[in-house]
Amino acid sequence: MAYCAPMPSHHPLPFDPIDRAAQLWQDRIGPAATMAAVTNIMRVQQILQSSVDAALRPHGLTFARYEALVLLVFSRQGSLPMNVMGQRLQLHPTSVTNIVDRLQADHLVERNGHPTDRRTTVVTITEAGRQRQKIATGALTDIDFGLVGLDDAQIAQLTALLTEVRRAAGDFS
Amino acid sequence: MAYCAPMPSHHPLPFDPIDRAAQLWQDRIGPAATMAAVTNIMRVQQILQSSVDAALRPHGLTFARYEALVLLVFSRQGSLPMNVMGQRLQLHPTSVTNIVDRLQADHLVERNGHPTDRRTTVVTITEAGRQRQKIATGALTDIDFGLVGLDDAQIAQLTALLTEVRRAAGDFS
DNA sequence: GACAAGTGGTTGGACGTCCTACTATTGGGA
DNA sequence: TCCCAATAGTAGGACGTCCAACCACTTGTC
Repeated sequence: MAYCAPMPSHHPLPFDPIDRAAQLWQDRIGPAATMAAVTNIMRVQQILQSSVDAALRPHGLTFARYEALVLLVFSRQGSLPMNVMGQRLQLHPTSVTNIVDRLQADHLVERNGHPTDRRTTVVTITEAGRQRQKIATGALTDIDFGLVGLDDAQIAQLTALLTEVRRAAGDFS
Repeated sequence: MAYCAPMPSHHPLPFDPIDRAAQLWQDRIGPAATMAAVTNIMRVQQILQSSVDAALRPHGLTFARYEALVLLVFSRQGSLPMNVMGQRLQLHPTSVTNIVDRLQADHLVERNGHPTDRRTTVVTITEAGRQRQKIATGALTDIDFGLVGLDDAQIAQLTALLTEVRRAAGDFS
């Protein structure tokens, strides 16, 4: 299926607003390279989030919920404790609660008690959840996850740079 | 001032969860490079947002509001119509309304009517707004905008890659 | 065994983003 | 001139994220 890139709803500017801001920053404040990189990450994330969510909306999912489904599909039993989900997805416990609430309301996952630790809640994906994940994965691969304009080598380069940032930030060890 | 990297509140994993997911994806679904890159962008954006917002919180700002202040400081008259702010910051009109509401509540900006077009609202930064922006800029440069682990060349490389994505997505022309 | 500290999860509130829908104003064309 | 499409901004709602606070349960220590 041909993928129509997510043109911004409001007419694009004839210049790069981030680059423009970086030039002004350089003139008035100082070195702008870091600021420009951070702003770029913020903006690209927003673009990707928008593209991905648009592709998932017809299937009643968001990227956050989709990630949770994938995590469960990849787990051995199709089930994980909520705190483990939070660690893997790098989410605050309240975000996990929020996401699981909505997945459960759509009957894509179930909540069950942990057999030995009564504090823990175990989330299990349902058959409907597995099917929904499969369909959503197709929708996302069709649009290349919204990531356009880079070849394979550049994508690998991007991943390497960002992984280094996460490592330096203590995301994992 | 020494900057303490934003260690995740929940103990870091001994492995990279994104890389782990990418391996499983490769085994079960197919090529995982794009998925890994997109997930990396999402996660790094989240880390940066957290670091930046933490640095700005003592000054009563968020990154979104800070960006709006910078945009106004860089403008000739210290004032811009709301729709122009939306174009430059790549924000939905409702987001601009939200941000300007809060900046105005803090007396950092003012709303005024446009002299000739009675539909448009012109936002003007106040003297307090200019001072606040200066202080906040110091707080952000102190922590390098939360971007850690890359040297100057890598930062430039990252910016180039992300700019290409934005160009391909039609963010500007 | 009892108590203190730590862990797992939820609730309520704040924030930023987007969408849909709406009002007010402008400007172009019949 | 008048109508209608386009534009500027706002209101209300949904979603995801975080924080602070809280309760239930577990674990370690005395």
